[in-house]
Amino acid sequence: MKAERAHFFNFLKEKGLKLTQQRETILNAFLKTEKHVSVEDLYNIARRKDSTIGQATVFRTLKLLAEAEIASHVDIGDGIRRFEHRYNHKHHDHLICLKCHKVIEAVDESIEQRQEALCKKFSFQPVSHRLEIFGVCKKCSGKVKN
Amino acid sequence: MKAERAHFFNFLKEKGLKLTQQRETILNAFLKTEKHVSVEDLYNIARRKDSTIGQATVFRTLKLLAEAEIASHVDIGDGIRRFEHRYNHKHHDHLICLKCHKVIEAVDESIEQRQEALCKKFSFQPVSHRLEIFGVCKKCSGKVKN
DNA sequence: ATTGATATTGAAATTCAAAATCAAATTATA
DNA sequence: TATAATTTGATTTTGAATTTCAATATCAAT
Ligand SMILES: [Mn+2]
Ligand SMILES: [Mn+2]
Ligand SMILES: [Zn+2]
Ligand SMILES: [Zn+2]
Repeated sequence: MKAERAHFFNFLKEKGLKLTQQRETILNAFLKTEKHVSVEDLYNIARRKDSTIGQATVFRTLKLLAEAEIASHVDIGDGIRRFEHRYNHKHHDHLICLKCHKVIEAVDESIEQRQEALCKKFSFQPVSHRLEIFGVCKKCSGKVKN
Repeated sequence: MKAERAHFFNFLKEKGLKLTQQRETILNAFLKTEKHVSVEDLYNIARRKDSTIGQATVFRTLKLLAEAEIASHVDIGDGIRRFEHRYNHKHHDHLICLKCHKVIEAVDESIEQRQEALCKKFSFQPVSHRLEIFGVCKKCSGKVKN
């Protein structure tokens, strides 16, 4: 969490941008949570530290964090853009429960390797990818009803 | 294309819905294209057959086609919902060119199998999944500039 | 073929997250 | 501190997705 902060402060300086109280508050709030947060989620969290903070600033700061490669987008399939930690976090796929909306993070190296091979087959240069598996989690499938 | 039509007509009857000229026009337009079409795309295509057709009807019919499992959603990553053929079409993943927006359809059986294994590891019952790889296609990577 | 209950239609309005606007406030550097 | 540049938050705007509703079409039963 220290490294991310230093990285962001440096990113701002290099871009000729300013380090503001709001940006620091929002960064801290983001780093403190391990969830996949929407702009609104993070807005509500950050507001607890500084009630005068605006949604627009959270929106813009999250965008900056993505540019700085501290955050990245996640699409859980509900049409709302969410963000997760990226700095020093490995790539992973998501298993998303359709009932309780829990998100399991997982990686399978051989899936990753096979994707590389698949791209090669089409002379396609991969830049990024996303794999989301929708289904029912252990807890929810154990329930009798619903 | 004949089977899909029969299937849709049957779907409508079973649901107590009506077969209208608009629905037939829109279904035909959808079946005729092999592209990943947005509501607006299909609206523009269908309008050539019947200029009085409305966007809302295209939207609603596409929704019905998805329910009838004739169409399914595709997310190319540009925030616009698209649809593709589903009836008698196997599952596949997408390689999406960031430069020319070409979409390559591909499947790797061992990726699919590994996904199953990954789910098992978490006692997760998969219902559906999507894998999108973003990158640069052969044609675009061959170009000197841009 | 006519009826009539019910579903459907298209134009327009609404929703809602994402993005843009802008005057006032804050920051960085000298 | 003075200055120029950036940032802020309230507000507005955008645009795709979805809903509304009065007029129209469908279809099973006459
Ligand atoms: Mn994640
Ligand atoms: Mn496809
Ligand atoms: Zn669950
Ligand atoms: Zn290309």
